[in-house]
Amino acid sequence: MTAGVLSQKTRYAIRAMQHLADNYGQGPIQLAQIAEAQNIPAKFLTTILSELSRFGIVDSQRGKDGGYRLAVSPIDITYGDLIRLMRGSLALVPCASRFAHEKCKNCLEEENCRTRALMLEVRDRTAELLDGVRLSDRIELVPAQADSEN
Amino acid sequence: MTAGVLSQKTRYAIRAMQHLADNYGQGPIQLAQIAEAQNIPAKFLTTILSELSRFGIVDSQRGKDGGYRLAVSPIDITYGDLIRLMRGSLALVPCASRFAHEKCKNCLEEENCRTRALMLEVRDRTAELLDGVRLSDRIELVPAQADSEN
DNA sequence: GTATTCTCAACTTAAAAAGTTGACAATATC
DNA sequence: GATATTGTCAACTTTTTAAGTTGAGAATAC
Repeated sequence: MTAGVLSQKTRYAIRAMQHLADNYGQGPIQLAQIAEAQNIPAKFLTTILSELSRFGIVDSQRGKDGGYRLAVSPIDITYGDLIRLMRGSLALVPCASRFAHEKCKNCLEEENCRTRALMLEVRDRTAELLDGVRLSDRIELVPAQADSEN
Repeated sequence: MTAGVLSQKTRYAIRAMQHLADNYGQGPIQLAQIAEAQNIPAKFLTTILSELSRFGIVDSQRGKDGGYRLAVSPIDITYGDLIRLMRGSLALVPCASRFAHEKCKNCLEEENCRTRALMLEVRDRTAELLDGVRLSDRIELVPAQADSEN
């Protein structure tokens, strides 16, 4: 099994947010509904949505006919935002993070770390891409180009 | 603590390979030497180098004055190769991997997964970058541009 | 006041990562 | 051919992180 960089939790969060985005402006959506539609364990989704709600990116309402809705327009939420929110950084290594910069364990001096220089580059390009796509975007599905390389 | 996508082991592997690259053509380098110079726990490095050796990217020699050396010229090894070798894929999610493609757990159908489309894009750009830099390259260290965003 | 729906800290379980142990195999040297 | 040196490798332990559950509570609606 290949690791996968985005945790299950982050992936759930993204799908939940997409769901809310798709129903933006239509009153609160209940957790159970999202869980079912998005195939997410309901109890776990509880943790995730509460977190998103604490972050202020989602509004919640309790009681009958309560639920969740985006606190901001889906046009103002990028995938980069979501991933940073959930995993703290877009970087491949701690020392290459901008917001959550941290020395890598057991590393040599950052100044002349070749890997770091490269990873900063990767982070920037990734950010550029992920910050350019919004929750409101219908992402164009590439025409399944022969899944050949990489 | 922020996760960091590349495992400690992968980072060690990269540094070990850089070390070998820097000493390419100068006879075998001993494990203990690499461990010390690169600040890697020696016993753990054992595991890593054996693995790299089994992959055929490194040659080993036992006995007195033995050690390790690159099996290929550092110009023929990219960072992409190394990362793929150590972690199986460059992708952020399992379903966006080319070589190690795998369905994401608890996902919806891949065909209309918006996240997937985006992640394929990210993977491609990352690969482009990581496959463009070689172990032989002296990576130009960016002039520490005010570590502001991201 | 009762039913509904979100909240949240504490907990459990499961899995992966990190690192160690120790017996062994190849090579070199004397 | 014995000894010292250096890599090999599977099995194991420990640590950390991820994933998911529990259950008591708080807000709201009717």
